[in-house]
Amino acid sequence: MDVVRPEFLPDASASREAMEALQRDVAAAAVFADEFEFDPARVGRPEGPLVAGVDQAFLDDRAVSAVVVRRGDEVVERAYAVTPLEIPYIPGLLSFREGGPIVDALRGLEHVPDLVLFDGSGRIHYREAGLATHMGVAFDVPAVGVAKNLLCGTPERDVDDLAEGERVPVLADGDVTAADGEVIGYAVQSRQYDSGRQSINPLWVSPGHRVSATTAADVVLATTAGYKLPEPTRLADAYADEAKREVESREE
DNA sequence: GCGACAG
DNA sequence: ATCTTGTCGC
Repeated sequence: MDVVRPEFLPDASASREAMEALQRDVAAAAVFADEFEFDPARVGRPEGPLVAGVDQAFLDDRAVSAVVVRRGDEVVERAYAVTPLEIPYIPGLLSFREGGPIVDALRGLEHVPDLVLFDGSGRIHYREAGLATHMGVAFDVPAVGVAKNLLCGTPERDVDDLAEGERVPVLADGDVTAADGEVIGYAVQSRQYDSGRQSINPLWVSPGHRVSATTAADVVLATTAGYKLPEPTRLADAYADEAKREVESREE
């Protein structure tokens, strides 16, 4: 797949101010509403849309970015890229650390995904421009952010012990540029123990680009298969680890 | 100044 | 994210 908006590609050598300014431009170009051709009801189904998962593993000063493209439960294509990391992890600026490696893994992908799931936030971000939003806008592809922890925003209610399949809106607050009370994402309980006192934490799902918050939560649940993480993300996670070990053994 | 903070 | 075996609980 190709980069459609190169002017939005993250530049890790930019100043913090320039990075934040670019994020504001990315957020302004982002569409937090359903704007795609495929039938969302067919996500995860045999003849449904191509859904890709992206995740990273790390090797000292390098990132291994892996992508797995699926149609139904079939893996159609896989790809990965190894890139030197240029900056440390800074909350709110994740796309400048991992965006380059991810772009390398995504560009050149033979199949153009109908939807891409990223490990991190989308609109749940101080400037509404998390990793999923940044990448989604650069490639102009429908994108969803799937995070294991909440970066900012406020859950509408308590999210402890939600039942499997349940969701709770995440509202914009003073830390987010969106208007207070705006639904910027959802806590999504993709998996839960049926009984007992142990509880699984929800995923924090938010629209990246060309997807509404509701649809973002829907597709995550539609692609979840017995594990907490949606299948495309889970497979990309495993593939990133596999690629990492491969690179390690190749260099020893 | 203190606290909060995706991966 | 990552360093890491067994272990307790689903």
